[in-house]
Amino acid sequence: MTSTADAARPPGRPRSVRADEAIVEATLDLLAEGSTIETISVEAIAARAGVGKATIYRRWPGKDALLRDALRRLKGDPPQPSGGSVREDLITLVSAIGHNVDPRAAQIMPCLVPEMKRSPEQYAFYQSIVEPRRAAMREVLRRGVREGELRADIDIEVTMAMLTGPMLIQRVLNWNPDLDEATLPEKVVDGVLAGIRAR
Amino acid sequence: MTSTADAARPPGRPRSVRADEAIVEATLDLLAEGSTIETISVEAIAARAGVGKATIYRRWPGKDALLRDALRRLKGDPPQPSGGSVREDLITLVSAIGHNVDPRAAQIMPCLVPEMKRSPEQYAFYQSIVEPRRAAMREVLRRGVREGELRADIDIEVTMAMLTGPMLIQRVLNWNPDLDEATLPEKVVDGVLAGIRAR
DNA sequence: ACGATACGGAACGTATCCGTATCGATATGA
DNA sequence: TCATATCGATACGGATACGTTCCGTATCGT
Repeated sequence: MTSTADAARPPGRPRSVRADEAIVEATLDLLAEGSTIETISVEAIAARAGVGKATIYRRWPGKDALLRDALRRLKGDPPQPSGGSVREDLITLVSAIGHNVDPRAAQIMPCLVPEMKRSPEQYAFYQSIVEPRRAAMREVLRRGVREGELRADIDIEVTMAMLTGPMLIQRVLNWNPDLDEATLPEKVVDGVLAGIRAR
Repeated sequence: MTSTADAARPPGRPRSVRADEAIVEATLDLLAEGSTIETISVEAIAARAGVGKATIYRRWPGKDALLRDALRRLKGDPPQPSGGSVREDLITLVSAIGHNVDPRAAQIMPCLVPEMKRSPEQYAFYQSIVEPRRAAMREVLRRGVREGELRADIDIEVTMAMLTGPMLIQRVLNWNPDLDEATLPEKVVDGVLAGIRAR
């Protein structure tokens, strides 16, 4: 028993960690540059990574498995609200929408939209990214209600959609070319807080 | 002069109107069933339409032109607000978001999202569909301000995003599985009208 | 040093698609 | 009747991608 646990290291040359990294990075780069999940090719990935195709097929059984693993890398931690006023926390959370840690995510996420519609796994993947962020926002809203800063009769889930939707369609769909993304979070939060009805 | 205008009918067998229709319908069907713009094939379209490939190439110079024409069919007229109260009109408009005349549009539109990000033509196509609907909502909001039902200091464009965003992310992205799409329009409109701040 | 395994690179066979060409059959006008 | 152009079907060449399999080389444990 020379090794800790049963990590019997197999003989021969160990697999290059550098190749592992390069393959995944190349995949994400290509996706961010405009390839879609269906048009991206293993050959392009290999070429971009400076790696032989065989090296890829030694690690993954096929393109789908590789893409699944690569996309999993994009999942960052949900942002932590500072815990100041409810308004400040909401602005923090809303600003983070579609503004991921990995800048490539902003380009890649829209590519997953069509996929989601038909693949339950892709939808589950999407939800696994979105849910933690929803949870953070939900907590801030509940705190606001608890401390009396927000009304008690609001629908939390609908309110989250009201805060998230505008940012998401603007950042993902470029919905309205005339909107300024930089100031949108603050305007949306204040808009939702105040309402638009005359009084 | 036997013909009205200069419609000199060419000799030979006239083109089948039935084939015209079948080709476009087959294209939209395939897109709605999961094909993306890039993976759909002329051969699949021809097979589905019960048509020879040559029949397609006799009408369109290539796949792109066919897709453009087919997608243009999905563009319905923007909904006409009834002209009642601002609240009622907004609910009408918000309910119509992502709720197109052709039910296939709901499946097809998300497919265009990735395309939009890189193709200026696709983005222009998307805007040509969205802008009339935005214009209708803008008009309702301006009317509300004019008639004193809405505050005069609201940002019209941001308000439109607040009304549109929640419906769009729910209908297109299935953003939150717990939200009820049927009642969402009314809740969003009332939420935006009233605001959530305690007072 | 030696065996074992990985490496990058290249080629291969299969499959699919595009756009074009060709076929016999069919429908229209002269 | 006859020329003409379309019909659906099929085949083709060129291109691309997949997944596999071979090189010759590099790097590990023993």
